[in-house]
Amino acid sequence: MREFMAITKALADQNRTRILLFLGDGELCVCQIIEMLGLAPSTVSKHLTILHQAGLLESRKQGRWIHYRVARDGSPQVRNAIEFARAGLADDPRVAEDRERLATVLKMDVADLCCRYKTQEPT
Amino acid sequence: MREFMAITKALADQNRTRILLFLGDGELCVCQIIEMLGLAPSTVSKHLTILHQAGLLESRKQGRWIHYRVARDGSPQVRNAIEFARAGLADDPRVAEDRERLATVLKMDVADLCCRYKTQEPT
DNA sequence: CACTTGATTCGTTATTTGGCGAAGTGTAAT
DNA sequence: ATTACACTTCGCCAAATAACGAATCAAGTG
Repeated sequence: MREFMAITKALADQNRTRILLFLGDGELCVCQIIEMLGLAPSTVSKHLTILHQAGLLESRKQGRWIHYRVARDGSPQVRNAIEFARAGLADDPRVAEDRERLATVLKMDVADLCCRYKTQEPT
Repeated sequence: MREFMAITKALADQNRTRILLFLGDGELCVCQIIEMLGLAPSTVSKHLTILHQAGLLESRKQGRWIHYRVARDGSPQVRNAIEFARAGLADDPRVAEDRERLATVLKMDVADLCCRYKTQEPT
């Protein structure tokens, strides 16, 4: 029950579900996820922590960067949850939008991204 | 996305998930669900409304009683969610406890239940 | 009709949650 | 070593949420 509630609570936020979906089978560093969501770094970090603690994400530290990806060796509950989210939102317009936007973000220089989230762009 | 979020938010509460599971394939009136959860009628009513609006439950009015059951003709998302919850908690001790308790509640006279939830039992 | 009664809605309260910015951590570069 | 930087933690605030009791609604019953 503990695990199930952690998972459903993790999924019960739109931004967290978006993260899970646009990660797909790839890997993104935190600054790229920040760029995708357009939220404050601290907020995104918290979301990532919640997803990670629920077992939905795994992380990899590489120098100063931390890369997140969807958990590959998750428990049955975790795997079911991921499948449930993917199936339910496969055709969602918001998710499609994120997929497109991801292509753009991936083309950006990571260094630019990381700098950008500190110095507020003038819009 | 709307529907998905409604479902995950509905599942993101332990009491609501319990309702979904101990309903099983049967039907219970609100006073029985109140007895199962041991919460105030108004609270339970709200939980039922949330589950119903998410499409997870259907209701049937019979005289003064309202019977709830798990939605049979739900959308794909709804069906997946129900399956996800059932699979994830099939072996959960809390759920097993509820299943046992349900047997007791089903043996009670419904009229007694409905009276009881107003006049706080001395235990 | 008045009365009871099962269930919901309303109003309030306490807790949780999502968001931000500032401060802290740890790692690379200078 | 000092600085820069990627990320997290902390402290705070506003909004959402779970809980309750009181009031209300709806449907039998006397």
